Amino acid sequence: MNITTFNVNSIRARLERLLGWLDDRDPDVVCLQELKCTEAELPRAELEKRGYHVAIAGQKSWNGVAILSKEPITDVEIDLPWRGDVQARGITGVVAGIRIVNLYVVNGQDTASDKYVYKLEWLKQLREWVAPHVGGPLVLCGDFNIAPADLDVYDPASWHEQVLCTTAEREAFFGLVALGLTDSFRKLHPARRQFTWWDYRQSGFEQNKGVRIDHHLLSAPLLPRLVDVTVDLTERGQPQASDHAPVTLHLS
DNA sequence: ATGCCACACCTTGTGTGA
Repeated sequence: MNITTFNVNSIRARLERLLGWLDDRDPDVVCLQELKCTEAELPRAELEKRGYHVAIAGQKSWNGVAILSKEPITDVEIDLPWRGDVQARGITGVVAGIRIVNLYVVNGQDTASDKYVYKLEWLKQLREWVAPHVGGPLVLCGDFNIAPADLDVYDPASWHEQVLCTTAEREAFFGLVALGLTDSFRKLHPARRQFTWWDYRQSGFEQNKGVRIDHHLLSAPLLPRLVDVTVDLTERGQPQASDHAPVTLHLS
């Protein structure tokens, strides 16, 4: 079984690319972020035609997350990390006995912004939401907008205490890990400098100036099934690609 | 310090992203 997390940066602007990618890779489960559309605007028929069940938390213009799955999705919730959060940044469902949580964590803009305050609060609430679930098979994945360590950025000096890399954000990330979760990529590849996002500007991808911010955190019951985590650089290198690459967790 | 790029929007510049 494989589970991909993919920030598509607008599903409507990216639809032909996304459908081609689905046709090529035929993934089991795909967690999409930054749909930038409402549920009514989602091209649901194109996805269902390819055999996917679809669960979505949509919103006009911004944010928006969805889970696509070849197997049925049950126990869907969209009111996370808390009921009443007006931004559509989280969705969860159960697929083949695994609880999948798909997140689009707040970016935060810069540390002086109200958005940064909201990011830290959002992460605090997320930790409380996740805590009761870590005893079972759980995959917490998505665009975390956090580079957990200096190994996860191309130029740590220039990123020092910048948003995505601040001490508070990293503490929030490792606070999730401390619940009993594992950063699956880093466990498999402890010293590999592998990015998942590259700036569109100044040929960021061609120069491999990126950051690793898209993650799969696994609960202990799933660790024996961890096989690999792969980053789809081919997709990121295509014309009209998202600025994030798809990242795929492979489970036995 | 700014723009560099890409996206959405009751667009023709502005806000946002990371």
